[in-house]
Amino acid sequence: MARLLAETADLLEIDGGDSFRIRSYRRAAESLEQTTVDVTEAAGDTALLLEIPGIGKGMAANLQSIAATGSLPLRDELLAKYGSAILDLLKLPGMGPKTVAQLWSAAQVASVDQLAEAIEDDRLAGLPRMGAKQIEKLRKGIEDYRRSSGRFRIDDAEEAAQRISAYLLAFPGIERVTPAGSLRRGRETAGDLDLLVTGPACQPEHTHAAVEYVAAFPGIHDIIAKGENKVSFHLASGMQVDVRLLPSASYGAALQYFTGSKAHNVTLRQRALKMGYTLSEWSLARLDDDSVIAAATEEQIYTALGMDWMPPELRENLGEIEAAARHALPRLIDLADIKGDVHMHTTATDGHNSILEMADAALARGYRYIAITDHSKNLAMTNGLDEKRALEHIRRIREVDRQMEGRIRVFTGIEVDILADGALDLDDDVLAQMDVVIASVHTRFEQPREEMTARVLRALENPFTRILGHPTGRLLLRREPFALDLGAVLRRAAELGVAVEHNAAPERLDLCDRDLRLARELGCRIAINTDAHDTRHLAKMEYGLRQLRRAWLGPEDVLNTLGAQEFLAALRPR
DNA sequence: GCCGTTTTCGGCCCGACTGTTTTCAGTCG
Repeated sequence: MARLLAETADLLEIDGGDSFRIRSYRRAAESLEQTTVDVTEAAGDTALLLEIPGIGKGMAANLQSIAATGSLPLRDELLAKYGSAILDLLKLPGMGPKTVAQLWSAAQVASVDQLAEAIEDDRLAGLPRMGAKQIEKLRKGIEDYRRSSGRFRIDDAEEAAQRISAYLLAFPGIERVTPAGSLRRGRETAGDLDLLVTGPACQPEHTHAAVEYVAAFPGIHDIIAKGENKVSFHLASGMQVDVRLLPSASYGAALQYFTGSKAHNVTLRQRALKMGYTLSEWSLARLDDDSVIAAATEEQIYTALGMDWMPPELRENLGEIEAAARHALPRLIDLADIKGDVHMHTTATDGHNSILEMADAALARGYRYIAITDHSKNLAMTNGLDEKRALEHIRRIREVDRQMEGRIRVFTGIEVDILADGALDLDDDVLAQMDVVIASVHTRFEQPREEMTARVLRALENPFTRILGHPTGRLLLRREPFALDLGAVLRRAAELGVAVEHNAAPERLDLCDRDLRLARELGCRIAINTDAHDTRHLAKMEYGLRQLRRAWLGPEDVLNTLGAQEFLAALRPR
């Protein structure tokens, strides 16, 4: 539904429609992507739809039309006129709706392929605003589009940020490099990299040398733009990097601005206007006489707007601005709250370290307990444990637990497989001896949504199931999650007191932001684990914690913030 | 097409960079 509305906005823009109407279609699409309301269910209830921000009477009718027929008349009408391939043109860099409209009417171009042909046949020359440079830019844009790479995992973006920062900091007069954008907000992926650079070399009118230095970074594949205080380029990986040079006096305003999100900033600027101010990346200033109110730190800016400073993870315009104005921001979870990691593997199955090595590594991280949860027999490819080996493994884990002499507790555990009918793949009398039982679906095969939901719901009813492992299956299927009614699963898990796992590692992030917000709304307890297969993997906890903060989760929402005894008590079979 | 500490009508965020425009439109974030 969100995609249909967003496409309608694009088509309306090409068609030269009213810009505010276009904006409302776009806002509705973004709102739908973020809402935890089950929109297909709500389609029968207009009042429920109207509760979603940006959805009014007209948009509610549009949604009902989509729910009933699968299509939107306005979009169908525009597609009939322009063809669906015209939307791809908008993805080319430098290509916006005005240019698309011009190419369509003047050169009969309605797709990327047709644009490539038109360039080859030299049919674009002579069109208004279509000089040699513009045409060359389009040609390169088509090449990039055809090898386009989309979004990047947050740990890859972080690695690139560190590499570029090290280079930039070597320049005299560059004092500080701060990643902003979605990297700072802790999103699971980043579309591009925003680096904020400050120091004496970034004073207005004197940025030339620093700009040239940035543009000489050896890893640059091609430069997109280079100006007074901004350099944009691609890395060989396709990742776009935007480097902005700003004076220290504007550091706070710039950091706030470039951290975003866009929706957060728009709402913040509207608030500033109502208070008689205007907010930009340079400063918060009075509208009447341009005098600067705040600029050097984010705290000063938020304070001047009558708000508390807030962690970047919250800045998505999902109520954080109102909460900050009421001085009622939530206390968010952080690494110091986590007392144990309770999902990890050892050499007994597909891990690379021993029980003792895992325990030592966890102790070094300051944890008070861990659980060793190797695979069960159904996962033969991982050398999964059958009943006999599982019992032997328990003895070895208890031995290491004794050996640690209370410096860290090592709990016994197992990651059992949820079979197709919802049963667990180990005998109850073995499960009864485990401290921690994580039940996970490991199928690689498609299963209809109703069957998958029933399968997981049945596993939840098993009294030995205490944690539901990778509940959406993103880990196993790598790309698309299971089709299942996550709302029904989380609701039942909350009722039964079964915790739902969030895999912390960037390559495994299991529940997306919206899933986590839904879990919080339903009162479902989360267990955050790294699912470590070696000792180094334990360090990935911080990535997943940022996801939890994005969903406004505090220590009380998370199972493994409990002390060892309370944790064990919470894990006992029902 | 949405929305309301200014409002049910009249608003709707802000600035940098590019290319070709002799004064600015289009695109982007």
